[in-house]
Amino acid sequence: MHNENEMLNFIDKIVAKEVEEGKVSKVITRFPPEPNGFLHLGSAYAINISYSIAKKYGGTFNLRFDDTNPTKEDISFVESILGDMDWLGIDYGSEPLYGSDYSDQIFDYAKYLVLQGKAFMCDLSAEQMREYRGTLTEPGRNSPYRDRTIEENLQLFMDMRAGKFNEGEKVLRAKIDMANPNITLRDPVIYRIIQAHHYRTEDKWCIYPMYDFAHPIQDYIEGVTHSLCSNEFVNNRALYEWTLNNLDLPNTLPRQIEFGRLNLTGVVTSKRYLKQLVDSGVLEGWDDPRLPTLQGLRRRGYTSSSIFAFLNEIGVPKVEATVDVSMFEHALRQDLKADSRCLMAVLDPLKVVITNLDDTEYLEADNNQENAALGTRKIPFTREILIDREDFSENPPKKYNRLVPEGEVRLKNGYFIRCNEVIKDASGWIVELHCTYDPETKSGSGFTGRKVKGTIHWVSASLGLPCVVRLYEPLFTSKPSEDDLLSAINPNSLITLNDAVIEPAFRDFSGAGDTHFQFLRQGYFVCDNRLTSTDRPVFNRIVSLKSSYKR
RNA sequence: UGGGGUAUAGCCAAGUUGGUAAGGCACAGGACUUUGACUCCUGCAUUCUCUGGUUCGAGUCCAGAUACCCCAGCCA
Repeated sequence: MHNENEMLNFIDKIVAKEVEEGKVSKVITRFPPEPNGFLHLGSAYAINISYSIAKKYGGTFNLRFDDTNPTKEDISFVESILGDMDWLGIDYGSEPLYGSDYSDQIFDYAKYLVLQGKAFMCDLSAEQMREYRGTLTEPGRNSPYRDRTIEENLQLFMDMRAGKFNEGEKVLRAKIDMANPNITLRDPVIYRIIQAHHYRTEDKWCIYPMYDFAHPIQDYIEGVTHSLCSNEFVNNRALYEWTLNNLDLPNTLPRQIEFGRLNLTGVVTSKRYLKQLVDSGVLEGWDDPRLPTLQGLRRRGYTSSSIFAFLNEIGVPKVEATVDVSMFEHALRQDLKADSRCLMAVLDPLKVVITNLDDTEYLEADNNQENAALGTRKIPFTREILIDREDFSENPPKKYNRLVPEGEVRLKNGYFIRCNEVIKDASGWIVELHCTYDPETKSGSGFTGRKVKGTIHWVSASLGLPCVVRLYEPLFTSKPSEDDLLSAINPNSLITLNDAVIEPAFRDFSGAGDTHFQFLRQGYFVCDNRLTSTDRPVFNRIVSLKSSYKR
């Protein structure tokens, strides 16, 4: 592992230099989600970039809801986002901030622009404006309303603010340059009329600032020094700076720096796609464990610490990067292995009768071989036990280290057992195995008499707890496109095993608050807090264990 | 010849004022093993999108070319 000082990402380098040169004294960054959707992995990525910079330089990090469009935003999203921030463990000061709280100031700045002759009221319809805007290769044309007097513009703007016009009838535009090759600068709209109830300002306003105008002002008001956002805003930077530079602001201006988007192989994070998926009903909602929403990841059992470990490992790209999910899975295993208790659970049970055992014996087992602090537990060894069907084979392939007819394996934490008889039903289906155990070979006894090819996990048939285990695979079998999003869905993205059984010690750990476990030889699992009932736990597989076994 | 951004292994990603390609993931071998896990070894770019040039020496400098991404919402 590298240490942070060696792995300065490009943004860190810029900030380090500015701090060193004394250009900024206190670093302030921010995360400005629009409360119109749920946070997802990409959000965590953006949060981490700004948050870690602020933390590293002893600065502060603001959470600011960018709520300048009442038609899309809702209080339920701010609540959900607040919950996610909490889960991530992000310190954003005592209170979240709201862009809408600066409405008066933003309005005043717009008025200032009008007074300076740098903004004008335009009557062009949206469609006309598009025509006047030009194209990527052709310059635009000036609006016929561009030369209104300052007085007229001011009057009209006040009238607009007073609600004298209908939606779409008029807008306030910055007067910049219709021929600028950067379309963002072609007299952009900075205020428009929206007759809608705002969840915070309620009905105080009927006009709302556009992102490009509001954002730099919001940053400035908060004293943000580094406004970090994704690459899609590079073109907007020119307008961000134009706005700041034309407002005659006394204090240090914030600087916008863009970073590349994060993609994960097989994972879709765009809001539109996620909505389409959830609306289709093929998932269980926004917190479906297959979704990269923070709620989904949490339910899936992903820990926030593993998310940050992963995020810090991939760095900050300048261009869009597609990281292999295996890197994320690696971070997950690393994070989970040290403090998860390791239990035994059988997913696809095959009954085994230990013919020479009559009395139940309680065996002792480490909860985590590498972390003695996690203690030990007792495991009941009974006459009838359950093993996983795939741990027995009548026609074993080469290098099969499990149970075979007349073969011997060790029961983890128990004894060697030998398979003497395979019982089948009329159709040839294996119903149960008859085995004998060797008392000499007890776990921890130091028995060295003979070797066994492998060790398998097992659970008492009579004392094990029935449970449901949900296995997950990538949501998509192929890279989904916009129109065949649903057809690309992996039919095996969720496999539910209803006959699984887990050792009884689970109850004690669960009762003590444990949620994440390793199921020996199988992977890491989390107790699903939505589906688990008092009489039957439901587990989600977080991630499987690595395996060098090749079938 | 719209403008802008970016190019280092299968995937991320370091690479100081030019000095002879870090690290991680994945993968492949091997050691260890009462989890086919973990851990530990070993291997994995004669080459940095390409082509020229400058230089004793270029991933780093210069010139040209190519590829990919972003922008034409009164969304953010």
